Amino acid sequence: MDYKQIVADAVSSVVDGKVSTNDIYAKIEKPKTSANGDISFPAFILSKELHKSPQVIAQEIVDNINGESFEKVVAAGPYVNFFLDKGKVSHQVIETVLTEEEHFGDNHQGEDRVVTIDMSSPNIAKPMSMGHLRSTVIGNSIAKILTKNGYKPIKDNHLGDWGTQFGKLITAYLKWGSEEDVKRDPIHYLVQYYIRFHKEDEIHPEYDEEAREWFKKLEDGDPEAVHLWKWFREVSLEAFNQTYKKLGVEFDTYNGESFYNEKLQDVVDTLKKDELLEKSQGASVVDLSDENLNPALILKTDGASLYVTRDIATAIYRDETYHPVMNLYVVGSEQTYYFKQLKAVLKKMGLDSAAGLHHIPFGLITVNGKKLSTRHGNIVLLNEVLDESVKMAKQQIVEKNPDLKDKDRVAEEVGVGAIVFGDLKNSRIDSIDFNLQEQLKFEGETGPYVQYAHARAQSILRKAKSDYINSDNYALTNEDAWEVIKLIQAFPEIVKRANAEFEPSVVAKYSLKLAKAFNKYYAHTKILVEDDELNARLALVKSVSIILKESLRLLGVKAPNEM
RNA sequence: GUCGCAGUAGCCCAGUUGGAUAGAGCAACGGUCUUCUAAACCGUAGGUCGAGCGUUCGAGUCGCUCCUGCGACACCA
Repeated sequence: MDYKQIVADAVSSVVDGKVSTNDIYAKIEKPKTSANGDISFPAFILSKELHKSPQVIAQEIVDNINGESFEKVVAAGPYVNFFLDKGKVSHQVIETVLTEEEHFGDNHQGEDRVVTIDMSSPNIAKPMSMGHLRSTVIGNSIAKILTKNGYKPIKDNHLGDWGTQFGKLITAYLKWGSEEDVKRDPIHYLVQYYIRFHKEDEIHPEYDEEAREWFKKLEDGDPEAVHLWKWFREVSLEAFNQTYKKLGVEFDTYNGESFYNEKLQDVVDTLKKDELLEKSQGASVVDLSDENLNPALILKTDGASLYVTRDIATAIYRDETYHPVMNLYVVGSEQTYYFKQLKAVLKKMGLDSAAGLHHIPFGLITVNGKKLSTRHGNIVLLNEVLDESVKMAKQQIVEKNPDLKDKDRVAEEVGVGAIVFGDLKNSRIDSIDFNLQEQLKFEGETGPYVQYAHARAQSILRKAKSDYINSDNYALTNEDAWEVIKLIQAFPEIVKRANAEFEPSVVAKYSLKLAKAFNKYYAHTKILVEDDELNARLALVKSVSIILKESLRLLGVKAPNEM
């Protein structure tokens, strides 16, 4: 039921067609405070057309309106404020949610079209840091939001499993490595070797030469090089998968850079054939001056390929394999310019994916204002943060709910939920100066706050004796309940907006608002009282619980029934 | 230097396509658990929305100029 449309029609009939219903509809807004009604119409825009002051017009609308759909309609200066019929609307909203359950808010805008999402993309032999968390959880949430909007997302973990760093790693391993150590704690030791390499090559520049040779061997299929590379890749993936399991994230494909390696020559050939490639300072570039961009470097002076080449191969492969309507890259904002170049090159090549390419940037994570760097050992390990948070959650559970069964599972859901929610709560583009203490807070605007509201709702439902599903009247008029109802009613719009903006924070912010409104209602109204409205109250609690759980699901956060 | 992003309460952030007195959370102070989980609720205090012009009936929101911070600017990804 579109109440804005009802208002637009009502206003339109009063102004006698001098302003179109669509124009009126577009101007209708939601007042910031409920004191000003549920929907309001600013009469300013009619002022010119009708040659009257907005105050007079507002009063005329009130005098002539057909107010049967509303509790009341009042003029407040230049505004006309509409108060909806709370009982009628609450009944209708709750009934819809209880019927559709977790599918409330689903839409078919995507028409089953495929969207590829390039996300997470950790580098082999390097630990996942908080930076990878962002790409992973943002991509994961966007995938869920896309699905709710009728799209078919394909989550592709574009692993960093190729490149000159493997020459360095092999060199370092052969110099200082130990097989047992790597088997015991692969990432930890591989990183140690990598860091040591970068320390020592400052004194021993010849190490760089060795590394180059090993990478060359790897490219040429030398058995020892390939064996080590495969091994590093395998143990790294195992370690990554443990983290992904904790986060509850799964991928459709793991086509890393090595996967596209053999397709690079085709890319270069195609570029040559299309006469897009030109020499510049010894390197091969695609000129993009007509797009007002710097040239894209395709091949280095020594003829070696670069990441653009691989990304072009990736785009071609995805076009051919999935025919996606959109091609998303969840990658840090520092690469914005690069993605403009990539898009421009794809466009010149006439590839389908050019139009649908969207870079989904997110802000940089720093520690004490400094950029993270594996090389310099300046990293915040994702696993450690998650473990710490789970530990903290466990502690709180032991304190606050000692009788809870399944403490460890719930601690996992709450602890991980806090970190994931904390990352998704703010606009993607905001940069974050990481602070562990800040991340481990479970009070106020946090994931656990929303989870807690859901758990309390569940708790009430467990204790309820009556069978509210049989109720045919969900009318509520209580003010606190009304705020909750209005938020529930807004959920489908939230789902659409989050999708249009590729912005999980829209859902996170919404879930906080709903949880807050519900907590307020819960604090002031006793639900389990035997009276005429009991069924309606329980139905509302059930609806809230459904929407909170669904909101958290869209963010990739679990909603335990008890905590 | 050029381009991009950002600047809202002590801190961290909301603020839909311009609309009514700029809102939360944290931190501070005070109150609420024999009653549906106090990870909660209620209250107090806290602001020249970076600065200045402009467009408009109306600007945190749009335009221009400037200031500050971060990022990017070909042989890393």
